[in-house]
Amino acid sequence: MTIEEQVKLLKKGVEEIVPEGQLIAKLKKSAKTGKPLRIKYGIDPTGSQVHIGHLVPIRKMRQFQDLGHIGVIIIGDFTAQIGDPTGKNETRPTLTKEQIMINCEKYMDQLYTVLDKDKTEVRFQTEWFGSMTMADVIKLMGKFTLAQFMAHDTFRKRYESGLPLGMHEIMYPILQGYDSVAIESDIELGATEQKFNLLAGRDMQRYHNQEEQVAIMSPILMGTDGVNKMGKSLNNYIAVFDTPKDKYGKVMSIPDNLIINYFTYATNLSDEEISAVQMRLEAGENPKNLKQLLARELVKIYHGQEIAQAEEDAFNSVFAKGNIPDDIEEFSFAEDKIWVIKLLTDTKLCQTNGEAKRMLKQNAVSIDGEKVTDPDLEIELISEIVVKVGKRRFAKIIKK
RNA sequence: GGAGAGGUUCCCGAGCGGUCAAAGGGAACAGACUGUAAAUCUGUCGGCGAAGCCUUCGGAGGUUCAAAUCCUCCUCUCUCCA
Repeated sequence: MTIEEQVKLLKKGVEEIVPEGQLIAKLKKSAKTGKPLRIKYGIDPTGSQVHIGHLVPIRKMRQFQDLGHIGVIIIGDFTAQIGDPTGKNETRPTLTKEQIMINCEKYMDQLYTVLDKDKTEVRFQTEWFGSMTMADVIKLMGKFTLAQFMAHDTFRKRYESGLPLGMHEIMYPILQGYDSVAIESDIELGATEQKFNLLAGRDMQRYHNQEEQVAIMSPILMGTDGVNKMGKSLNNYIAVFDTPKDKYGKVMSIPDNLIINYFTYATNLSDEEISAVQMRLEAGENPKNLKQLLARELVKIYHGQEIAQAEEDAFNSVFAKGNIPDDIEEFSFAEDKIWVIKLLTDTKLCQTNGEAKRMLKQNAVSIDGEKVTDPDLEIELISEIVVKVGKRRFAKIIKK
């Protein structure tokens, strides 16, 4: 692949490259010397669930790996104790080291669904921060001024609106910046909201007489609600470890205006294929069709073509035709009769008796296709019945 | 160190002795309409099999027949002054 082709590929789905010229120079240099570039991406092992929003830059890293470069994953075991203030309007609770280690292992398992393990280096911040002295830390802090931090929206807004802003939080960019020095990063990947942190890396490298890294920023993937960025706290994410069924279903529930966005950042479709989708949308085709295509593509990446197709068939069967899914959870009971409310809570279809009653009252419960509304009803358990709550909660009850 | 303002149910935010399981909004859930989309309309939104009861308003005590509301101490946050 020529350098021009490489640049075109690497620019795809990227929001901003700072500075772009330097990326080209680095690629050229690497091609000439045969020395692979070191591509940095830092993770914050505060949770163990990786969602497809995290994977936008990770997928970019994979492209670099396919071009022969090295991906370096930094486990932010120090920064995790701070909690990334970026984009947050509140402080985060700190984590114990034990918790971080557990999270980290699970995390990497998920990243390897995308990354090339042989070209991935995993590094812990402890390696370089663990042995630093206070004098070293003060020296690092001295490289920045408070004004620089206050120029940063995140800090300024927090400060101006009277929210607590911990002193340790301003260490976050400093630490992340120094990571780049420690691993001699050529390129750092991250979401656009990371800009400040990524640029801090360039500053740090310059202070340490190192060639500055190039910052490649990916857009922030919207959550399935279409309003907020994808994140765990809002429960609007599609996780790597979600079942294919959940992935398919979650894609189908995104707002229409997100379709192109997801195609661009979460699938492997080429620009040409995406334009084709765009044209079909503009031509007035039912967006549902394109969304199904999207759902299929996305599931395919993680589970393969066959499963993707199977999920689509199941989806159509259940939601378009109103059939009962064939893989619903089964429960067996020994009793001859059971009170509806108890049935609903025992099967976890409802969390509490109150919720069960509410569902009955709201016409949301059906047994073998018949609506049930009477909260005093006793169900006779003869053979096998299927209970449905709302549109998507099912359980099969078997007489023991 | 001094002065002031605060911590309310998932979130924001009213309440300032009983009529408070606690207004309003958001989120969420359910129903109608659909394409498991959006928008809209309707309803629900602490727990317990009902009447009734139990737990909740930063924490611990106290006053009172009665406390989210009053008092004491503690704790956390914000603002202003050193």
